[in-house]
Amino acid sequence: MKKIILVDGNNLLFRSYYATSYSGVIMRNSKGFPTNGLYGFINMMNKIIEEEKPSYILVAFDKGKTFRHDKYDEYKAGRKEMPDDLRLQFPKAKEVLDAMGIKHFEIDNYEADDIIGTLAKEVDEEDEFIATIISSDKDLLQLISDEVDVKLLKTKGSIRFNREVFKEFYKVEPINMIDLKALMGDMSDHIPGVKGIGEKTAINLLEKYKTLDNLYAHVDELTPKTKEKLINDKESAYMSYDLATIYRNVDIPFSLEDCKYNGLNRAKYIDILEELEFKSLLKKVNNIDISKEEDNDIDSDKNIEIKEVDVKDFDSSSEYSFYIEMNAYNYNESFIIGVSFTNESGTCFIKGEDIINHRELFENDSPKATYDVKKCYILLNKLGIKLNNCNYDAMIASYLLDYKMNDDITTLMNDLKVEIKSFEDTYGTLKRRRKVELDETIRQCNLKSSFIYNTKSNFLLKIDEYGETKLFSEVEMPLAYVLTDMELTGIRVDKDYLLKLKDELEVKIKQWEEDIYKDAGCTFNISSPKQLGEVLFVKLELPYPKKRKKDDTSYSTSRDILDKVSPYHPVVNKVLEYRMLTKLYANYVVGLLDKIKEDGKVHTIFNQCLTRTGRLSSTEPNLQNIPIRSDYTRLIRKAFIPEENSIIMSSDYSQIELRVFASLSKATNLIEAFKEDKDIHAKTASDIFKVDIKDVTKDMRRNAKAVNFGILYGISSFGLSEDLKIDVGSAKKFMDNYLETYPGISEYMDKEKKEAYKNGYVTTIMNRRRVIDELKSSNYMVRSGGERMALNTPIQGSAADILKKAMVDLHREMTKRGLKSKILIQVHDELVLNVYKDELEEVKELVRDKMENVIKLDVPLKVDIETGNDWYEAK
DNA sequence: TTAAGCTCC
DNA sequence: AATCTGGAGCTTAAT
Repeated sequence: MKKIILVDGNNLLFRSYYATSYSGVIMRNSKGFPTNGLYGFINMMNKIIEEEKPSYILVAFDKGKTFRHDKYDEYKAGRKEMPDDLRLQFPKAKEVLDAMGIKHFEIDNYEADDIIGTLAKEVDEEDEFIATIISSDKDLLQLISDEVDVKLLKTKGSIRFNREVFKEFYKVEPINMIDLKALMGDMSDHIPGVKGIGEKTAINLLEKYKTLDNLYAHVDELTPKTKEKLINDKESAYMSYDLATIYRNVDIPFSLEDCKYNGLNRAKYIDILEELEFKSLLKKVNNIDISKEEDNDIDSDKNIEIKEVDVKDFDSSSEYSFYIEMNAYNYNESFIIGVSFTNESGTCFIKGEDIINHRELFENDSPKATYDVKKCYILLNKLGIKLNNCNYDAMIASYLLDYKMNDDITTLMNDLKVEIKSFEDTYGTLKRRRKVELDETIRQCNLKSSFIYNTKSNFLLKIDEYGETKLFSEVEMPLAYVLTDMELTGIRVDKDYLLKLKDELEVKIKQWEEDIYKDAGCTFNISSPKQLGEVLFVKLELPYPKKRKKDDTSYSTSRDILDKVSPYHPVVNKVLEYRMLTKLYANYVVGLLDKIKEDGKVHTIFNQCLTRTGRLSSTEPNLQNIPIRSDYTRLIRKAFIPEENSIIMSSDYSQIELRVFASLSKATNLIEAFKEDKDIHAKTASDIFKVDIKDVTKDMRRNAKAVNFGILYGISSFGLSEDLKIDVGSAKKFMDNYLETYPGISEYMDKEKKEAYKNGYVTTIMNRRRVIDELKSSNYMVRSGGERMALNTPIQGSAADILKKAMVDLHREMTKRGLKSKILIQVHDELVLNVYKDELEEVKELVRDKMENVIKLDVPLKVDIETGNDWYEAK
């Protein structure tokens, strides 16, 4: 049996072009010729050759502007014109294929689909060949048969579809892909389909009725809604059917046999790579030349050699890495699948159930390295094991190096060119776990552990080079333990109080609901922005206060829009009230109740390595967005209560970002203002409006406050005018006035931006680094967004550094003194603690001392400390 | 799964 | 010509 690979060339080049030009920047060679699409294209072709080892291969391209479906030309014309930068790369792609010895073909008036379809048909009809089609276009799945399968390219990896796989996905025969598309449409291909029918519905319908014709023949059996949709769009459905059907009778002037793959012409290939200046690809060609033989069989994990040893032969007296493979991170529902350990003595693996017999490997004094140390602390803690002297976390390290990473180590490994399947690809999703052979688990776990061990010294070197060694060793690493303690401690929640609030809210919501229906004169789903928009702006004819984009049929019903139209109808404010109550109900009452564990507490998860600025984030539940601003919603804070004999203490930095900004910008007037320790917004108002601080009106203070915040975020005069509801001219005057009053700020901002452009990144006071690729964009919007990040990140990030360090200092001292009181929550500039009454004065003083003296700035740091019998009172 | 909307600093 | 404030998480509707 001969196998032929049929590649959708247009699709491949398109994908690689758009995959690498999202930021608006296009890779070019030194002559300015665009090369970004070609780079991915060539890599992809090489990969195909390597993986499929084809003896026959053909790449098909589109040709000509006329399409076979003349009567639907206007639809096809709706497709965007190809950018010049992309079009230019097509001829080169064909040259590359010639050099690689790969046949390619195009013919007037047909698309690549049609050519592939025709050849696939040929394969079906003769006996010698089988075929694999390669594309990311699902449309081609209709060509699947017993002799033809499709390798569907995804953003990450690919799926190989044969008849069985297809049926599993779509419940119908491959040929019915056409019927499917006729119903669900395809936005990317300008196939309209039937409005209101998506993939799910389409599959359901076809599972029963198989074809479009048969479906319409039985349209009366359907639910009225579906029936209506189908009848309304019948014409569109049949047109879509035609559009989705691949033409399979192109005149092709060669045979399958003519597509023989002959291997590349090295000289020609190298010539082109040199012209395009693809250095890494050139290197590969040359390397293959030298080390082809021995390199072949350790392909997938070529960067890492693993020497497997038995656990009893593992030398635990010197430093080592370990990696724990576990199923999940929920407080209750997690378990360990297995652990690998690595150092010079080799790599060993132990199964989850054997861990307790090897607890020594976690508890001894040897320095240890892992990935996501907080997770390890918590999981091991559940087994009664105390992880000791783990002073290196590759997750934190890669976070500080601003690598592409997340909580799954495989993201980082893949990014550093180690091939490994993601956790989900191997073990499935939380809902749908997949059985994995122990051998596979061991292999992957070993690889991960080895990766941590092998990269450690390089990561640390780089961290040092970035000046982040202190941040790493003295802030982030110890902080991971502080966060562990906080998560394990949890915070008590008054369940009865929440249940009472729940009942109360249910009644109130019902009342508002009825009231709103009465006002509106109809019932509808108030929570549906779409329906609400219809009611307000169509039925009640309220004036829509915003310009509407062309062919935009929807109305925004966001807060600011509703505020603007509230004078026109009493129902508007009721809707806002309703929203507030349902939000409180769903998100903070029911949502919180769901998260209370058997111990009567919620145990949030703090993500230490997520935000681009260095802040923490909090999930399950998010305790960093508990309401406070409105009098009613903040009552939710009464549900957060202390332990016995304790009180809740809240300590928050006063104006930390503005203080950091004053210090970073060295704006002397602003620094003075803070040194005088006055109400900073009032002081600012007095400075810009040149009146005595006693004579500052509420309005002046509000304006000054808005400017102060605007400065931190990089707001424009347009944004400020929106915020203050004044015209752009006055807003600009405010800003100018501000910048004049505080000399140094303008210069600081200019300098900061210039540095960011020069370096490609910005840093905080502790040298935390954020790379800002947006600055390289040719798109004005994206670029100015980058500038705002460049201005804001040092401020937000430095403030984050400061509180993180304070947490470490405070926690260390509390532990040292053996205090029972605990830090519970961090909210960016605030710490919430459970403080035992007999420790109140001591803790209060300690908190103030550690927070205010954590670092020396040009302005003093100041905290406000409040206490109470719940979180509401402590504010 | 995504978009809209709302919560926080 | 269009846009216009940095950083997060969660729920609902709708597909």
